[in-house]
Amino acid sequence: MTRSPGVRKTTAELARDTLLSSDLCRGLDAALLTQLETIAQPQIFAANQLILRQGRVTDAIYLPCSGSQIVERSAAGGQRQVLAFLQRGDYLGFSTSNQFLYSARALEQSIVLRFPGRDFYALASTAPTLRDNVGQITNQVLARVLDHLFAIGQKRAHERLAFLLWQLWQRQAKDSQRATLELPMRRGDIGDYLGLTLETTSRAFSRLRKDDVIASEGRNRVQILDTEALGRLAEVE
Amino acid sequence: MTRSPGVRKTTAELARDTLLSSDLCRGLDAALLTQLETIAQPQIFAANQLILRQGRVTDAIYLPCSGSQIVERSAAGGQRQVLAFLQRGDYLGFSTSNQFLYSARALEQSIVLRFPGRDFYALASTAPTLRDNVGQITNQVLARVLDHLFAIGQKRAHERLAFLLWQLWQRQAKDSQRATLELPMRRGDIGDYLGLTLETTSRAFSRLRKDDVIASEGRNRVQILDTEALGRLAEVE
DNA sequence: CGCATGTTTGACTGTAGTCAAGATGTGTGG
DNA sequence: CCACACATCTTGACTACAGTCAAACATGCG
Repeated sequence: MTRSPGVRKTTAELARDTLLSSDLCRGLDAALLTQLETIAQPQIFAANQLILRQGRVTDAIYLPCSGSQIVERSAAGGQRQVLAFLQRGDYLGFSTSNQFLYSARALEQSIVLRFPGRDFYALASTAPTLRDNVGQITNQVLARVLDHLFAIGQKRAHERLAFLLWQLWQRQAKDSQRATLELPMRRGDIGDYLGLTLETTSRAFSRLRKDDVIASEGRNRVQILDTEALGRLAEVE
Repeated sequence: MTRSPGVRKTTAELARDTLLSSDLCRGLDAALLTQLETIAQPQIFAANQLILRQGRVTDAIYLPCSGSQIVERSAAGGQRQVLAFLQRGDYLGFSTSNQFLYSARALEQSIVLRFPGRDFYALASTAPTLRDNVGQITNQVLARVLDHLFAIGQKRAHERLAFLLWQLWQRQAKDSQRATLELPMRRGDIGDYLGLTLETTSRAFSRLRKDDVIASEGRNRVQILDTEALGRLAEVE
């Protein structure tokens, strides 16, 4: 969210930068990049606004450019499994099913690039490199879901939370040397991501605080004090 | 497992039949099918034998043709998450990571078709349809893992078991009108698939028996008595 | 400031895990 | 073919972790 002071990118600029540095565009030639930019539709979603709805026909894929988003699956019984927390550079909507298998919602105001499915796949059918990149991305998603499955199936409450914080840290702050994480989601969202109730999630936060693994700065920010301990709890290889 | 009496297929015949009727070969022309058959290596694994090992470099993909297999991920702490139970027509090994993210083992004696990665991807690079099929399969795998994640994250013990039995029934017996399932895996394997201990898994079986949802015939066979109840517990949409 | 929303904590309950014994299959050799 | 030994599964008793219900505590907003 914070940006260098004085420099304010336009939506179009931000979207363009995100697209060009994304895995989707790795190795693509200039002509193809231009075509991709042509079919891309920058969209702004307000906090809590639905980006795509579970069960609807798959009509597009999305590339988040700013803000943060949540991907979730709901069942008739009212249960909800949060499948992912997304941010700039993640992907959304790739599927060969003709219905979306999940919903996606903006957690904060977000800029998202939308690629109409028809246009995108038409383009991909002429460009093997683009198609390869889609395959790569799908495999990355699969790898992440397998990690997630392992965490939920085998770990205890505070270890599951450590797993999530580790994931977010890898993504958000690792390169920037900072050990402070933004958590735009609520405790209930985290609980539904980890297969826990919001109360148990809160207790897991308290436990990590007590053990000096993290420190809280307000509700939506945590500082990682002991990276090694966090990694041990998360049991990342 | 049971086959028409008197007719005994050779390994090569069985492998060929499985390959030709697989999603992998959907829409491929005759020349390509021949090439695929040329690079395919039929292999026989004894019960409990390792097919591929977690952490090894990805050198091949596999197509199970008979028997049943288990896919699992192990962590340093000794925990194990079973990721899938495979059988004829499933897939194994697709990945863009250069290491296998899991191990696979034969549960019973199994015939498996092996496609060396180098040969397979060389072939795929010249055949868009084959490449499309790989993408489709990866997406199917992803969809299954998302179901699995939901079950482990949100369901109670006996509901998780119902989910697995439902999955196996869909795959094994639905079309053949029979409601009898073979369970070649042990209770501990099922537990590690569902994120439960083997004792809790056993109690979940007992509960489904008590509620007349299933009946057991020996240790490795169950009969589904109440399909509707099973589906309700599994909460499949 | 006061209310609404979200989080933390407490007390209690319930579900699943642990440890241990007994039952049930399964395979082998006498 | 039976008896025995071993694997695996089931059940019981107890424990521990997470869920539920409820109250108190923050935080942010009009």
